[in-house]
Amino acid sequence: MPSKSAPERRTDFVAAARELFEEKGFENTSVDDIATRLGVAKGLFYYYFESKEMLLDLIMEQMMSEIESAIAASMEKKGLTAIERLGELIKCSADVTFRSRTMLGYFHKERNRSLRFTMEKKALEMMIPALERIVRQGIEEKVFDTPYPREAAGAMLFVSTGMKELKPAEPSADDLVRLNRAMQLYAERIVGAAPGSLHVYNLMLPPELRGAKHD
Amino acid sequence: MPSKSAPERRTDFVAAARELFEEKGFENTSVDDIATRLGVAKGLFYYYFESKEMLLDLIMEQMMSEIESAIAASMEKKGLTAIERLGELIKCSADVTFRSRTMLGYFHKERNRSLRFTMEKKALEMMIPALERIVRQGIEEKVFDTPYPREAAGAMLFVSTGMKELKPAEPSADDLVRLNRAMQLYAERIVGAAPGSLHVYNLMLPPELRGAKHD
Amino acid sequence: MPSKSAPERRTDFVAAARELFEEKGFENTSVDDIATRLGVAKGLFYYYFESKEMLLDLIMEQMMSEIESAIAASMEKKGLTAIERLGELIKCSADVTFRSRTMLGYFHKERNRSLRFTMEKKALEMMIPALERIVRQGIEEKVFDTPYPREAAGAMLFVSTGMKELKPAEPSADDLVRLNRAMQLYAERIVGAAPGSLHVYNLMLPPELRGAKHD
Amino acid sequence: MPSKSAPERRTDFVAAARELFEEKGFENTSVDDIATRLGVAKGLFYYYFESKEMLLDLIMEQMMSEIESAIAASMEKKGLTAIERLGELIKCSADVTFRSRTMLGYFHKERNRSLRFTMEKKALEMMIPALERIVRQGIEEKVFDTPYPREAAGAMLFVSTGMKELKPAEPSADDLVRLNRAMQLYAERIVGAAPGSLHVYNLMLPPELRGAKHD
DNA sequence: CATGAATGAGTATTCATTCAT
DNA sequence: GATGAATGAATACTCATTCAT
Repeated sequence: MPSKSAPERRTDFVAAARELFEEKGFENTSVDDIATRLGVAKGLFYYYFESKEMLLDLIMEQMMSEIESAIAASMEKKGLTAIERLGELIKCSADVTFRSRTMLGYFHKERNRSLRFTMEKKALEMMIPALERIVRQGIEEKVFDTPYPREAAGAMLFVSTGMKELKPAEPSADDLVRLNRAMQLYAERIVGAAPGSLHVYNLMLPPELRGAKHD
Repeated sequence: MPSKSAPERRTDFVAAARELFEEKGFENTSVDDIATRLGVAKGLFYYYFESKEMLLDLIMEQMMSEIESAIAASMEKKGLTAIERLGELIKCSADVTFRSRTMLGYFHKERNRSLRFTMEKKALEMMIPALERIVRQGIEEKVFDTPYPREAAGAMLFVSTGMKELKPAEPSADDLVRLNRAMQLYAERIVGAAPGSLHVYNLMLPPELRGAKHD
Repeated sequence: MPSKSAPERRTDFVAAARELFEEKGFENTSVDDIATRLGVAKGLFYYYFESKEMLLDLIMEQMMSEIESAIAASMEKKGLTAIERLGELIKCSADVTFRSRTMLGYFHKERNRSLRFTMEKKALEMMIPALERIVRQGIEEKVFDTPYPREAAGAMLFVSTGMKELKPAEPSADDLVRLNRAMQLYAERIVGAAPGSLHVYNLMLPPELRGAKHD
Repeated sequence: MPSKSAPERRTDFVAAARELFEEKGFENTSVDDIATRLGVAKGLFYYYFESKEMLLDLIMEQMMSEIESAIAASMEKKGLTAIERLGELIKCSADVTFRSRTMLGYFHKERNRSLRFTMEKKALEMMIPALERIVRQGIEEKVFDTPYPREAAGAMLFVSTGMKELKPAEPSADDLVRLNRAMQLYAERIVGAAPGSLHVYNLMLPPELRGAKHD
C-alpha cells in the first residue's frame, strides 16, 4: 500500500495506458488491465480519471501538443538556410511520426471515424506546413526548384515515412544506408535540389552509420 | 423462409460482415449485428463459421487473393511498354489500396500484431514488385533513369497514396487536377522520366477531368 | 436448461421483478437478484428487456392499466343505486390500493421525484372521480348530503386506506370488525348518509366476518 | 482549515446528510456527497460515524424525538378545552407530518422493512394518542359525540394529511380555502361536533387566508 | 438449415470503507 | 482532527458461443 502522490500516480496511469493502448488498442485494453499493470485496484483508476474515454482524450491532447511543440521547437531558430532548417525538422520527425502513428491505432469505432480523420489531417497539418515553409525558402534561395511547394512537402514526407515499411524484418546496416540514400535521392528529385545537397538526411540514420556508403 | 443453399448463405454472411467491419470495425461489430443485417437468427452464424475470429481470417485471405489477382491481371498482358504497363497498374490500384487500408483497420489485438505487420508488408509485397518490374523495364527502355528501382517503386506508391490525404474535405475539380499533376510530376522526377511522359497518371482522375488543366 | 417460450419467460421475469421491487425496492434489487430468483443466467434478462429501467416503466404501465380497468369494470354496470355502486367500487378497491401503494415504494431517485408525484396523483385521479360520481349520484338520490362531493370522495378514501394502519400487528376478528364499523360510520358521516346505510362496507371484511358484531 | 470542535462537526454532518437524504434519498446519497457538501474529505466521515447506516439510525432517532417533543410540548398546557387543545396540536402537526413523511422516504431495503413498518406505526402512535385524548376530552365536554375515539382520531388525521394530495399543482387561494373548509367540515362530522365549531382548522392555512371565505 | 432461448465470462463504473500520514 | 490515496465488492450491461428443438 505505498500511497503515492497524486500527480505521480496519475502519470503512472497515463504511461501504463499509453503502453497498453499501443500494444492492444484502446478497445482491447480494459481498465482492469491498466490497474493490474500498475499493481493497484481498479477502483483507483476512477479516483484519477472520470472515464476510460476521458483518459483517451487526455492522451490524445497530450500527444498532439507533444507533436506541436516538437515541431515548433525545431522551427524557431533564426538565420538558418533552408537545408539547415530541414536538418532540424528531420531531427524531430522520428518522434512526430511515431506519435501520430500511435494515435491512429487507437481509433476503431464508427463514432470515432471522423475524429480519426481529423487527427490524421491534424498531424499532417502540423508537419506539412513546416516543411512547406522550408521548401519555399529553398526556392527563394535557389537551391530548390519545384512548382508545387505544398505537394512537394507532402511527397517528401510520405516517401520518408513510407520507406520505413520497405525495411526487412531485421535490416542490416547496409539495408538502412541504402534506404536512406534512396530517401535522400528522391527527396532531392522531388524538390529539385542538386544531387547530394540534402546530406542532412543522414540525420535519420543512427549516428554510427552516418558516414557510411552502401554497396 | 426459403432455405438458401449453403454456399450462398455463407457468401451473404461474408458480405454482410465485410460491410459491417468496415463501418464499425471488427471489435464493434457483434455477431448479432451480422445476423440481423441478413435478417436471420444469430445461431445460424455458427452453422457456417466456427467463430467470429475465423470469419475474420477468412475475409483476410479473401481480400489478399483479390488484391493478388487484380495485380496479376494487370500484369499479364504481353507486349506493353513500361508506361503502358504503368497505366494498367494504376487502373487497379485504387481498388488495391482500398482493400489493404480496410484490412489494416481490422487489427488491434496484441495477438494480431505480428499478423498485422505481416499483412501490411504483404500488401506492399504484392504491389511493389509489380511496380518495380515496370520501373526496371522503363530503365531498359531508356525512358526511366534511377539507381534504386525497388525504392523508386515504393516512393511512387507512397506519394500516390499519401497525396490523397492532402485533399481538402470537399475538393474542387481544380484541387483534384492540381494534386494529380503534382503526383505525376513527382513520379516522373522519382523515376527520372521526361516531364509529361507519365500522362497515364491521368487515369487516376475521374473521366470528366482527365483532359483538364489547373490554374 | 428448460428453454421456455418467450412470452412465458417474460411474464416470469416481470412477476419476479414485481415481487422483488416490492420486497426490497427498485434500487436495491439487482438484475442478478431477479435472474437468480428465476434460476436463470443474468444475461437472459437482457434478452427480454432493454434495461432495468425499461422493465420498471413496463411494470408501472401495467399496474396503471390494471388499476384503470379494475375501476372501469366496477363502474360500467347500469341501473345501480349510488350505494350499490359504492359496493362495486369497494370490491375492487383493495386491489387498487395495494397496487398504487406498491408503485410508490419504487421511487426514490431525485430524478423520479416528479414522476412519483405524478403517479400518486394519477392513482388518486382514477379512484377519486369514480367515487365522486357515486357521491353526486347519492346526493341526487337524496341518500347523501354533503357540499363538497370531490373532497368527500377523497376523505372517504383516505379514511379507508388509513384505517388499515391502525390495525395491530396481529389483529383479532374483533379488531377487524371494529375498524370496519368505524370506517363505515365515518364514511356515512362524511357523505351525510343515514347511520347504517353504508352496510356495503361489510364487503371489505373477509367473508366469514361479514355479519359479525364487535364488542 | 480551522479544525472545528467535534460536536459541531458531527452536527454539520448530520445536517448535511438530512438535506441530501431528503433531496436524493438515502441510497442515492454517497458519503462523498455528504463530505463534499461540507467541504471536507470523505475520510473524515468515518471519524465521526461508524457507517452510513449508523448515521441513518441516528437521524431517525433524532427525528423521532423531535416529533415526540413537538407533540408533548403541545399537550402539556393545562386548563385548555378540547377544541383549544386541538388548535395546539394542529399548530405543530405540519412539522410532524413533514418529518414522518421524510423518514418514510428513506426506507427501501428488505432488512429495513420491519423497521419502516415500525416507524410508520410509531409516528402514528405518537400523533394518534394525543388526538385521541383530545377527542375523549371533547366527548366529556359534550362538544364531540362519537363511539370510536381512537378511530375518529385516526380518521381526522388521515383526512387532514390526505386532503393535501387533492391540491392542484398550483393551487389558488380559493382552492386552499375550499380544501380547508372541507377538512374542517368532515372533521366535525367525524367527531360529531357542531358545524363550524372546529374553526381552529383555520390555523392550517397561511395567516393571510385565515379569515377568507371561498366561492 | 434455421431458430432463438440460454449461458457465463467480461467491461466500465460506483461507492462504502480503511488507513498511513 | 483531517486528509486523500487505496481497496474491493457490487452493479448494469454486452456479447461470443452453445444447443435443444
